[in-house]
Amino acid sequence: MNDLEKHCSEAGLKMTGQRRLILKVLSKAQDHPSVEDVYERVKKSDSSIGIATVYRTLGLLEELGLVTRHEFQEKFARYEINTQHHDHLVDLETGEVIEFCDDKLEKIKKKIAQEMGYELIDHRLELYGKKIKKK
Amino acid sequence: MNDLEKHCSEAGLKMTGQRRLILKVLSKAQDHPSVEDVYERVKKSDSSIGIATVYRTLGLLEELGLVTRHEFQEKFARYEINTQHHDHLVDLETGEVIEFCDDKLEKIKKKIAQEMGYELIDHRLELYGKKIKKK
DNA sequence: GTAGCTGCAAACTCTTTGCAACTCT
DNA sequence: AGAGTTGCAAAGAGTTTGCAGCTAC
Repeated sequence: MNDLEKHCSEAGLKMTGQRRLILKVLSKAQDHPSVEDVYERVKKSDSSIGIATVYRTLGLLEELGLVTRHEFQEKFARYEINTQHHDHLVDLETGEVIEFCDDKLEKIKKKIAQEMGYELIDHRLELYGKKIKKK
Repeated sequence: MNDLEKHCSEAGLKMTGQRRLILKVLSKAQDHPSVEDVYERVKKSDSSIGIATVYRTLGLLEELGLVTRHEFQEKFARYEINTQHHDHLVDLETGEVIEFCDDKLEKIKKKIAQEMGYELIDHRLELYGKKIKKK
């Protein structure tokens, strides 16, 4: 039983085959898959899984803080396994999502919140850009 | 005819009563109203307006760059009239949205995008926090 | 054994669209 | 007059839920 599975188990979730598969798909994912993406990938190993199970499981994983739900200006959700905090740059031409992290940025965010009298609980920064073509 | 109306008119939109009312509601709004909010407010002056008209008009206004559509981790859209760029802090306890702007932050965003080889077209930063209680 | 989990289908929410009637310009 | 706009109702997308059967513990 791997770390993710252990975490779920300890939180009181039963480790069913479907959940194991969903966790596996998520931890293997190099992108930020949508619910539909996760569903399609899991179906390769278990063609009888229902999409409702995927929705329910992703919801539970988010509650446990194991994954983060994004909505990059789309009308559907994307998920990613939580690692360390990072922000996202979205390539407007390809839809590709690139992760980055900048310390200075993190500090400024925290400071701004504090100056406004708030404790920063969460935050998200998304940059949208086009690749600069080199000649 | 006010500035907003003029802008629409020049873009080829017919200035109907419904559109005038929607623009009025938006420019008066101190918050970031949802489509439903706009609909309800407009209905006070024109009870026969359809919500499809509100959706269509907000869509057009966004295309014209007059308003910005947000989705603050909710499953519906909110709109605001475009003024100068600013970011948002969302009060997790009340749902209140506070606008702010920080020059240093803007510069860092641009720089980060460039360093990754991107021209920054758009970006959005949302801070989520809780009010710090003073004793 | 039983509380929790599953797939299915139906329901729900937010948004978009086809259409005939209407209205700005 | 004519293209654009409207309200309505129906359709669409994404997501959630009720339920009867199934499964991990």
